[in-house]
Amino acid sequence: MAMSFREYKTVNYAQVASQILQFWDSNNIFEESMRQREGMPTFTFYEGPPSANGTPGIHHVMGRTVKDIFCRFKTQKGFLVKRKGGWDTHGLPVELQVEKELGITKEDIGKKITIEEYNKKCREAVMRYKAQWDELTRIMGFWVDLKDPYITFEKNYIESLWAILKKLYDRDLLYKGFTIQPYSPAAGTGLSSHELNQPGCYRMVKDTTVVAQFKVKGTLNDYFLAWTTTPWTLPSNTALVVGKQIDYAKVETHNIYTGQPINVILAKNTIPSIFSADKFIAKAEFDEKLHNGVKVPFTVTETFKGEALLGLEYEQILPYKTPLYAAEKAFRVIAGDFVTTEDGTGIVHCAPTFGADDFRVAKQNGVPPLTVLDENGKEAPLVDKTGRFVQGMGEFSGQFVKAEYESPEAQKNADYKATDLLIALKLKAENKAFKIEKYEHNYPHCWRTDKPILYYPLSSWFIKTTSLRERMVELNRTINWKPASTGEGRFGNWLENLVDWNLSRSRFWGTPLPIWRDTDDKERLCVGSVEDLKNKISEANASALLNSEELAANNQFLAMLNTADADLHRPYVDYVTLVSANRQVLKREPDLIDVWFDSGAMPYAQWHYPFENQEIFKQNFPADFIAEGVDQTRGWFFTLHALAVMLEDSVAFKNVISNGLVLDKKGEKMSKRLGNVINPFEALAKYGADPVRWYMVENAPPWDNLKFDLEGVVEVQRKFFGTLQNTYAFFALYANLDDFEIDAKNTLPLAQRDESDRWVLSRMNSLIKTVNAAYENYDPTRATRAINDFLNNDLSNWYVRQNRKRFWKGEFNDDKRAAYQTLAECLEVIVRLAAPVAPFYSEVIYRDLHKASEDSKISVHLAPFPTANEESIDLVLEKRMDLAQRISSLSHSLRKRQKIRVRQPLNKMLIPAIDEELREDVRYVQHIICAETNVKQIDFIADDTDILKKKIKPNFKKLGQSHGRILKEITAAINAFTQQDIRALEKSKKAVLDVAGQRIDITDTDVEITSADIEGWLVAQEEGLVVALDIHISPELAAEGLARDFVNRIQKLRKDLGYEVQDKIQLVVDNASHGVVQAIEAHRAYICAETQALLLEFKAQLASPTPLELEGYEVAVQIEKWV
RNA sequence: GGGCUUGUAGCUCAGGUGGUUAGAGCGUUACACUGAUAAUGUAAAGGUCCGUGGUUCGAGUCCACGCAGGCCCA
Repeated sequence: MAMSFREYKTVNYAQVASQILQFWDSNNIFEESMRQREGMPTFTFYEGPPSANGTPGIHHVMGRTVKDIFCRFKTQKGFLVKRKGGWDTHGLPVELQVEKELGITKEDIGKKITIEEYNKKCREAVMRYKAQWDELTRIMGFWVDLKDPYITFEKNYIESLWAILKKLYDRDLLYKGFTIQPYSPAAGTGLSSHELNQPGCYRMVKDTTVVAQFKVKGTLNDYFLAWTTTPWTLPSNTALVVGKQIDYAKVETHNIYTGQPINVILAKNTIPSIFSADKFIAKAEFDEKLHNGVKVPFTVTETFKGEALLGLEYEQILPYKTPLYAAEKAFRVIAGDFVTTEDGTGIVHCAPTFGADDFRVAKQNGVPPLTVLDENGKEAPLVDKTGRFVQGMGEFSGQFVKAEYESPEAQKNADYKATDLLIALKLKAENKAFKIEKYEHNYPHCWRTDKPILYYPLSSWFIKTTSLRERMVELNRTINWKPASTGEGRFGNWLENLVDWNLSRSRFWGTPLPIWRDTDDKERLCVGSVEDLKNKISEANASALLNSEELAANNQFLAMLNTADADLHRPYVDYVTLVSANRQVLKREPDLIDVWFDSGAMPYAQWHYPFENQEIFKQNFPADFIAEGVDQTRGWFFTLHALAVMLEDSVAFKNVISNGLVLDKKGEKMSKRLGNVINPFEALAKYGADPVRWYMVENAPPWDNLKFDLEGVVEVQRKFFGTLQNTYAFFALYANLDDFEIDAKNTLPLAQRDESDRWVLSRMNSLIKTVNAAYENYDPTRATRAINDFLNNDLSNWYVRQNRKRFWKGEFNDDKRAAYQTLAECLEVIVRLAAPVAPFYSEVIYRDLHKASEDSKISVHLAPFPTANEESIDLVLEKRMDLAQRISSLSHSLRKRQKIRVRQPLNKMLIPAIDEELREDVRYVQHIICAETNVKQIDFIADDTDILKKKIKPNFKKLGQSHGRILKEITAAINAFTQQDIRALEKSKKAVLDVAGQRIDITDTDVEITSADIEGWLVAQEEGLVVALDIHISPELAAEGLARDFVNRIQKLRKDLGYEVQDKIQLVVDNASHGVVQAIEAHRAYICAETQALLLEFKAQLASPTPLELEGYEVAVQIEKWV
């Protein structure tokens, strides 16, 4: 006997997944899927490396599902898809985590703990959760090579980075500059713009703001007004900036705090907001009695363009320090293009050491910054790197400039006042504060310490990305972005406004910048490989310029390089001393490089290119596909693109999905604070990977934010997977009874299958086209929705329901075989289409359909993606079946209205046949309609019968084009048509309307005529389709209905008694009810056939009666198994 | 403040190029079906298509200005 199709009642999706995982593992299916495609064209996917120093979240399941889908799809399509995993290992998060655990700060490194120890800790911490990540990756079914991943801290990886840096250096794309950068004193580090892009960095904060008065030199009481949200920068002020073309005014008023008379200068437009109505009133409206002591009068005495102010000098506002150089150029009015009158006063306070714009405009105008010499004799700003004012700043010496940098205890002290406030109060007392206010604004915060950042002068290395901006923009246009708007808008705009890439980080755990320089920073040298470094060390050692310590250190480093533990990180690389061509001793630049460079260079470094794997690199560059969160737009997406354009003059990826956020079901961000975080392991364990994956993809396109609701996963489980399971189980049940075998050689040709077979196969082939196109277009949501629609609507709810009897009734003949084959074919296609999204359960069904033994390597993931057979697509048939469905639905709704149960047969249905085509279409599917609606026959009524009432509607599209202006009137005229008018129009194909005295000729194509009603009949109609039902129930029909009810009850009894499908029975019915007896007698044969009763008899007394209730009749039966 | 994006039924979402009755699933209610039964079907209720203007004979759809949410950037 042939092996059976596996049958099972319930499915535990999580359990199924773990069984399949085991199957994959023990049979190396993943490896096999690549091995079988060796030599085929490659489809390249780049894995954006996650950082394993934290635990993965549910959004990682989302991102990785998207990645997995297209890799699996392309594998099915016959491509060789290598997927090298990777780990991002450097960067601030790791450092901060380690510092937190050790209870140290950046300042302690090198003091309480050596860099060596510190980096060792980082190296340990960074892979701490790798096991969890691997496990999540495994159980969610993401196929990626975790055995041989790239790891950014490895020597070979770093060496590739050095090679790239050297290449850029040699092309003059790497330069050292000095800029104002976001700097986090709490973290002791500069922050890249990528880091400031971290979600949540910009936050609304309330700061003390001051409109400060800068006294114009040589005047009695004239002041410039400038607004600042950072009063702590006022001691560093060296200039005021105005817009040349902006209108300014001089206003006569009093200082509201000191009452002193003053003249202030500010932009005209800003007067209403600066002289706010709560404190000020125009002098003309000033009423001594009313306003004295309440409001201060003001009056404009002069107006002029900003240009007139240029060069004017003013008195330094907080003269703690004077500029180190060019002091005579300081404290004057200069022009800047960034000045607006949107807020503030139209005069911008300029502190060159603490603002990027300030720095630039001061430099352009020769205005010096306010700097001092630090303890090392180096030029430094008035605030040190810990965020404190330097010494010699009077009462502010050593004060933190932001309250947040203070210890929590100090901040809580009742007497504690923030520096901003203290400065405001000082200015107030000195008649230098025009207005002090709390102001709420968005201010960037350090993404890890949560404390506000400072804009601070730092020297650093830059990549001259701006020099290739045009090319980057150009190449970006060739990338297929999903969604397109991210590529054009967010990414495109970013490229248009590109600034140079700040590469330096003053940290410890990261890729060291391979640049050495002499103490004067005049001679530099960039190392491009380990070999290069070794050679240069040897040269240095031979130069006789190094002292014994340096020599020893060099030799120690060389020795280390030759061991298995060779490490290019700090501090070892810092010990290396080189010598320049001009015989200058060189020390390494202490900077590390931005971690985004690490990940952006992965296309090269993951293969240790250019040192190894040249061929593999060529085959896998650029990527065909990448996918990451939309937050990576200016992170990984950018660094990949920038490096590819600079190094290869190419895009780095051809297709990219930037997926959205995973929010909670209310649309709020998941956060530990809100307690709405979904644990991915729990979700996968409870619901199974497939339902979770399917839900995430089907519910919303990946690039939209997903409102993740576990209820939705349950729905998917029931709706999609449940239906799939039921449909398969139905098939397996009967196929096993008939020993049906799926045999490709023995497939019945289409012509030998019936309409419903051909219909569902037509739909199935259309589905293949739709799904294939959706995947090819990187739109998995469309694909899943289409598969689900087909499975539920076409296959399960229509095909299977319609054809149930073919599966269990009668001989195992060709018709039955056709039904089995058709259903099996549909199931197989569904799982092959669904496999990329639901890799586990598709595998189960696929293997069950193929009766795969446990250790056979039969896998849906090794099977090719289905191809549509155009010849099977029969749109006429699809149209006809659609008609059958609509007619059935209308018929059901009529029964419903009349409360006639479907089991009650009815004699006939009446359908107006507007044309022969409709008549033919209905005739073709009438047996289906009759079976579905339990109606014996369908009659047509002629189109010209009087009892057929018609409806007429203007063809708006057509009439709108020809008579747009009077369409309203025409509509009214057409709506007023009588039945006679409609008939006349149908007959002559034209009509004349009288609209507003105008004669309008219309033809039958200008209107749509549909039947609406049949006089004397109960009708239902929709979209011009009308169905009438003969609801007269004759005694014969009633008896038939009763017989069917009887069968129904017996079947239920059989089931309740636990009889097998094929069991035969004998039936005894009590003869008390004449009506029932008559009905049963009349349909004896039918009843016996349906219930498989070999005996049916009537008796007055039953030994063990079971009472039944039948449409108002009480009847008792006795049922027994026939033995 | 700027860029991008979203707003359609209680919830999640569909709605080529503008055409007069705006759809689906879930949920709710009612009914039915019953050899797929821990399954299934039918129907009903449920909408100022975010608002206001505009273009048009006609706007969920096009335009402008707002409002609200999201992401990113200043």
